[in-house]
Formats: sequence, C-alpha cells, structure tokens
Amino acid sequence: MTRILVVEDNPDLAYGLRNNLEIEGYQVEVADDGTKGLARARDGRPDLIILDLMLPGMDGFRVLRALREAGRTMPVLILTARGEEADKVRGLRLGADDYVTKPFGVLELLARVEALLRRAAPPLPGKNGGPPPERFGDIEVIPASRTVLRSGQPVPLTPKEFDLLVALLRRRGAVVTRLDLLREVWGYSAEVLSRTVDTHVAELRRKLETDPAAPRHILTVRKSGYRLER
Amino acid sequence: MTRILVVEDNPDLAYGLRNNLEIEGYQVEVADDGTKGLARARDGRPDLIILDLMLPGMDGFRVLRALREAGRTMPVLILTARGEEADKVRGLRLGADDYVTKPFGVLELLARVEALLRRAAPPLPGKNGGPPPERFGDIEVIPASRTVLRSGQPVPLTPKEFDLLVALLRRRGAVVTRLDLLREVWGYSAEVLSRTVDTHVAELRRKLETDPAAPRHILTVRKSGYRLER
DNA sequence: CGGAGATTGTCAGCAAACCGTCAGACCGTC
DNA sequence: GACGGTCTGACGGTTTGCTGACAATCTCCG
Repeated sequence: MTRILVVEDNPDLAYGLRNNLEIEGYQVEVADDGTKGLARARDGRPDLIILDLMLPGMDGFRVLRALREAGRTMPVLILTARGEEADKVRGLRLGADDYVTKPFGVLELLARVEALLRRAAPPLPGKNGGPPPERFGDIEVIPASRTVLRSGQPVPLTPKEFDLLVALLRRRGAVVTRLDLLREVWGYSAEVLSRTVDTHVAELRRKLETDPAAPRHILTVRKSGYRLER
Repeated sequence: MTRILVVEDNPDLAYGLRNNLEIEGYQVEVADDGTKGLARARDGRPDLIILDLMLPGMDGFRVLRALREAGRTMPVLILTARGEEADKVRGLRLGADDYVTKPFGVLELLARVEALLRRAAPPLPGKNGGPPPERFGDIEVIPASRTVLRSGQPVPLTPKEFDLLVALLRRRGAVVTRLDLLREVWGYSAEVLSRTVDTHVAELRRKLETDPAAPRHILTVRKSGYRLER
C-alpha cells in the first residue's frame, strides 16, 4: 500500500486531500504543522509527501531542507500560493520534485502524485506506465497524451474541457454534482456560482455527442448534476 | 544485466541517478561515501562506476587510485563541480575514462555511460552497438552519432536542441511538462523561470517542421507541455 | 390540461492566461 | 574580437474561461 503524508494546516483542504487520496487507494496521514510533518516524514518514511509551503511555525522550506539533510529522498510535491514564483524556484532548489499552485483542482494534484510515484518506482518490465485509455461509445480518452479520439479522429479539447471529461469519466455511471466538479476541476477555493460548469458541459457535448441536443453519453440528472454513460 | 555503481553522497542526486539508470535498464547500486564505494567496486565488480570527486572521508581521487592499483579496469565516469578544470585533468590522469561537469542533464550522463559501456564491451558479432535510430515523419534521429536527418539530409542541431529532441522522443506520444524537460535536459537543479524551453522548441520546429507555425510533430499541449507525434 | 416556478441550455462579450517570438545580454571558444 | 550557442524578459496575438442575461425545458400541482 502506498503511503502519503500530507503536511497542511488548513483543515478543510487537508480533509479534502485525505478523502480524494484515499479514494484513489492511498494510505494517508496528515500533519497540521511543520514540526509534526518533519517528524512523521522522518519516522514514518512515507512513499510521497505533499507539503504546503505556508505553515505555522516551521515553514515548508525548512521542513524540506531538514528532510533532505536527513537523507530522505522520497518525492515531495509542494503547494504554493498563486503568483509566488520565487517560492516555486526555492522549493525546487531545496529538492522538491514538483509543485502545484493554489487554488488547484484535485485531479491535477492526483495526476501529479501519480506521475511522481510512477517515476519513483517503475521498473516492472512487464508493465507499461500510465493509466490505460478509457472508452465510451466511439470516444477514446488517453490521459497520457491528453488526447481524445472520436471514431479514431482526434478531437481538440481545451484544458478545462479535458479535465472536466476526466472528472466525469472517473465516476462513470454515477451522478457527479456541480459542486463536486468544481472541487475536482476548478479547485477548493472555487467560488463559481454561475453557469460555468454547464457551459463547459455544453461544449463537451457539442464536440463529442452525435446529437448534442439529445446526448447519449453526457447526461443531465435534473436537480443533481451530470452523469456519463458508456 | 549491466551493473553500475554510483558513488555519490548527495542523496537527491544519487536518487535521481538511480532512477534514470534503472529506467534505462541498468542494475544500480549506490554508495554514499568513498570507503563504501571502494569496497563495493572491488567486491561487486560493477561494469561501470559513476564517481563523484567531492566525497566525505575518502575522496574520489583516492577511490579511483586505489581501485586502479587493485587492478580493476572497469570504466569510471567522474562527476566534477563546475569550473574545476584541474580536477578533471587529475581524474583523467588517475585513470578515469570520462567526466561530466555539474550541474549536468540526465541525458548527457546517460549518453556518456552508454558510450563508455559500448567502448568497454565491443559489440558481439551478431549485434550492433547502441540504440537504433528513431524515426518520425521524415526525420531520423541517430543517437550514436548525435545526428538528425531530414529527408536523408543532415540537419545541424545545437547540443541543447538535440538533447531536447531526444527527451521528447523518449516519451513520444505522451505529454512532457516543461519541468520534466528542464530536469532531463538542463539538469537536476532546474528552475522554472522564463521562456527557455519554449525558445528551444521553437528552434527545433524551425529546423524540423515543414510549417513551423503549424507543427505536425512537435505539438503544444496547452497548460501542460509538449508532445512529439510521429 | 395548463401554468408557474425551478432548473438547465445557450450565447456573446470581456478579461485573463498562455504561448510564440524576438532582441539583447552573456559566455566560452576559436 | 568575431562568432555561435544559450538564456532571459518584454511584448503581443491568440485562445480560453467566466459571467450574466435570456431562452428553453422540465416538474409539480391546481
């Protein structure tokens, strides 16, 4: 079982991360300040660390440096506030492996976690890397190349459209609420009260459905959200 | 299976080297100081040694000399800090076979490792050496001679351009992020400023694409990175 | 059956993000 | 000192995303 340590002081965010990571099958531990985080990282030796840079007390930089000085080499993914370009650079210099800028969508984070873990321990000869393509109807979604094929032909999707499609695909067959979609694609602090989700769904239908007015795959569930069917 | 010994005290660097070498199919062992390194080299008889010169305790020079005095002749590739010209010379005099200056790109190191191994173990009669040329479109990439042909005609590429092309080629069909490219081509201490990657991609397109404004092989994946298609 | 209210679909315009491009600076080499 | 290679930061064009008003549709109930 892959173990992930989340060092994050914002309880909401920590909670959301824990949930989503556990759904993906990871074993999650949370530390809510830098000192505890460092201790857990050193003693518990998780397979990966998600580290907020802004922390009360011992900040993320110091945690990271202390960790590397202690000879711990597990991949570290840092969370930085938007626009703090210098923080990213500093974090990477201190030995972080990747970074995500807040506010971030959960899916983006999960994708990066997966990429880091794959890179850290891949060499199973019989296995190729990355998730396999997903299919529904005559649509094929290939995450590795962020490509979507319809009847074998590439369909150009914008980044948001692709992410939205993946979010629906992750829970294919189940209803996904607008709020869930916002959390997963747009991010935790998303405050979008307008027709944003609907607009993007409409665009997806236009590009993927034979008859966008009578969709066969991307269905509306009235009063709830959307559902993707094969 | 080809076995490589890495003698390196910086855990981050050792970790990165191990990963990349293992991905290339080598069996890797790491020693984090000179004494251990010498012991492993003498007893384990690896096929190649990557040796940092700056080491705690017994430094790389002494390891190298002791190794050669013990009659071990496997190729040794030394890692030197930037600008320490004298160190390179001294290392080579002591019997090193090649050197790489820090910070180095992973691809450069892998290429040199391969070259040394090829030289040390001349191709078996039925087998030719090195990786085969890769093709996409009317482009042919020949790693052994760092040559690129377009419609059979050589295309002059600068070192960075060639490395960048190889990095994209290694993951052909998948999205490669700018950060990954920086790590692989520019070195392990990469930073994330400026348009460096984009500039070099543009230059590659200018040299390899029929219509650089509408590239058919070196594609942009918005918000993610670049992708190379056949 | 018909209508009101609730919910979703659609659209166009604006603002921001993102990438391609370029000129200039720097550096090492010849 | 000329030169090629590399890197950077500014600039501008284009794409993308968001919004809010309005239209269409659905549901429930009279």
